[in-house]
Amino acid sequence: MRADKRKRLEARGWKVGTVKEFLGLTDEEAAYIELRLKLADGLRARRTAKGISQTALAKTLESSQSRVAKMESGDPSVSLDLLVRSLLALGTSNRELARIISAR
Amino acid sequence: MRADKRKRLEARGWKVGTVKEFLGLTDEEAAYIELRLKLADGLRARRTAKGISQTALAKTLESSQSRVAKMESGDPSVSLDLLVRSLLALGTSNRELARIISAR
DNA sequence: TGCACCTATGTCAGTCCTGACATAGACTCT
DNA sequence: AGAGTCTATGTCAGGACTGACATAGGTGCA
Repeated sequence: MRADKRKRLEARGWKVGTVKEFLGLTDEEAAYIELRLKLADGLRARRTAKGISQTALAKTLESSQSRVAKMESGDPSVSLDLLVRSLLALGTSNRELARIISAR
Repeated sequence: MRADKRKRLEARGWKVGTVKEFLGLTDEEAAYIELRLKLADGLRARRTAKGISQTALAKTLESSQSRVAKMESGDPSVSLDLLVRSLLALGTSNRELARIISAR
């Protein structure tokens, strides 16, 4: 298990704002990780709200179920690029995207 | 010159909202490209506002001047990941990031 | 129980992105 | 003119990400 994955797992479950001090992260790193987690959570929320499975979403994304699962779990092996493109593919507007990002 | 680069160049100069019909883009593709351009413009705006050169920014990013130039020009060879991380490195808050994304 | 569906996690070859480097044009001084 | 600074653009080896696949655990239902 890689270090950044451990960080991710540890980061989950901690309130936003306390992650940074607990782990040895710079401000940007912390902000970046928190951003990823927000997008990951937003993706799952949108998918389940639409009532479709990871497999179905993967099909429209021309990706695979396993990658969707990794996306939603905040796995460090998925890029912000893919997260955002997935959200857009689910019909997320810029305004909604902004809301996800600036959420507490 | 590659196709997506041509698209980018053509996209620049066109008002948001008219890009899609002109080129043969799906809704998500158009939204994705527009998002990239917003971030690229936001990055340049923030850097110049701080009065630092591309070279100086590259140093804090542990990247290179050429990559910063590509970032700001919206070159398709740079990822959304790098764009966002650069903005964060410039001290952009989530709220400001959201504003950049949802800007018209 | 057996079956179907959903999700999580690991692995891997191929593709994409990265920093570094080279080079060129524009601008400002002296 | 020449030197220094800033930016744009092309190239490339190496590292990061990708889709695909395998596999396992969970849940619901006949």
